Amino acid sequence: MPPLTRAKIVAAAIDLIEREGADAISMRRIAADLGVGVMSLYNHVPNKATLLDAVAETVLSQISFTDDPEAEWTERVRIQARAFRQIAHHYPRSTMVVVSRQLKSPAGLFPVERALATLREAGFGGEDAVQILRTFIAYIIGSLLREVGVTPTFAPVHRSDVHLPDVDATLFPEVGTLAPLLGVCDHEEAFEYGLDLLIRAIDVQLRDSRSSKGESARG
Amino acid sequence: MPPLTRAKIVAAAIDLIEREGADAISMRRIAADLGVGVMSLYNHVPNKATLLDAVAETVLSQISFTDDPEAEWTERVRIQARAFRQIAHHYPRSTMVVVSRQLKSPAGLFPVERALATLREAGFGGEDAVQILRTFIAYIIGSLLREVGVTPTFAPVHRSDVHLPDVDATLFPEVGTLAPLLGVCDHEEAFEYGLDLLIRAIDVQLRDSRSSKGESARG
DNA sequence: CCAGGGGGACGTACACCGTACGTACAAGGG
DNA sequence: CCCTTGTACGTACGGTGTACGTCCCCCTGG
Repeated sequence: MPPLTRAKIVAAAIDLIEREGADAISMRRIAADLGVGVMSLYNHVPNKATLLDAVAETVLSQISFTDDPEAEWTERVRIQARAFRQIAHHYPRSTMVVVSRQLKSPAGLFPVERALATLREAGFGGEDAVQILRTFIAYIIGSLLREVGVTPTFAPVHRSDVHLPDVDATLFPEVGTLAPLLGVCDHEEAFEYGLDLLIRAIDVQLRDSRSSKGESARG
Repeated sequence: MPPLTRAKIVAAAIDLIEREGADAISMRRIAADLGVGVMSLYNHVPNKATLLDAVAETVLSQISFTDDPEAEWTERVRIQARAFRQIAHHYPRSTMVVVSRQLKSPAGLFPVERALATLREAGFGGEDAVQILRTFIAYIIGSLLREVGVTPTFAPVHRSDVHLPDVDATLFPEVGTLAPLLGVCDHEEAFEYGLDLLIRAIDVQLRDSRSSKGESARG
């Protein structure tokens, strides 16, 4: 019999989540999928919670960051942000477990280091860099949840053509008018829209801070 | 014996969630808190899932939107966004269940209608209004999750002074340098930072679109 | 006033969950 | 050789959601 491994268990867990959803996951199911006794899992994993932590870490560590030091800094943060969105594509059902548990392993620190470095190199102060990073993280997480379909988008993510039209047009005139737009959502387009908004915002903020510095230096 | 009510059950559920966390919730606990048999609950609620839906709807419907039609539109969207952040304050533990299930009741449509109306009045086109709304929702949801402490903030939300300092300063120079900033997080400040960023961004976008329209009209 | 019926409260029962505990067996060191 | 160590495993306990059957109270028709 091939030996059981923590990695195999985590892989089976991810596989199960992607096949049947995060709710369907249980130690018994994982063991059954591996053709193994339930309690054998506990020789490699202390409990279910840390197994899910491992799932989150594994998924997160598989996102690929390609950084081009030659590129404009705005483009670099854009690329880094997009990298996170990959999660929702490669592991849609697992995204929720990634998001729903704060992990403490250094796996999550690499992206942070990279993002902060990019922002500092662009010229942002430490405080701004941290706040901007938090803003982007919040936006990305929220977008991930929308894409996975778990978030109250207020515009149902799927097959909404049945639900939207039946709203009272006198109570909700805007919703009624914009129903065709609310009913469909190209996640890529939506993500890029907000991402571009944020990037342009910090771009002008950087220019403003530079020019005000220049003024005070001149004054 | 006072009659059991759906509203009482929902209230007890919210109370339990806030006292002991979303994981601790179970039909048996709720029944016990109400001094009632477990199965009595099912006379008023079809199952646990729809009970949690009702919890989400109740919490969401309690956020108070105060809209001042006299105010600048930028201030109005700011206030509407802040209203959502109230959830994390009034019902911190329940926020996760609100976020984690997309609700279909009209309770969630009122804020959407209000937001879209504000944006349309400001001068945005329908498509932009919808995309902007989605961007703000994503940001707000992400911020909510950070505030509740469930999100991988990459900067642990609580008592991080133990964890942050022990990162390898040569591997993570930026994280090491900015550790004091990453270690603490004033959620209000962080939320306002990103919110201001987004609002300024859509403000300049609106001006740009207006001036380009003016140009094309002139040209 | 009484009979009947309907609805709510309840207890039991089942399938499933996470996991603590005790056992059996294979591999390596004295 | 024995003995230790580590892994696989079965059993068992307390928990979960909920389907089902029973009981009782109250409300209505006669």
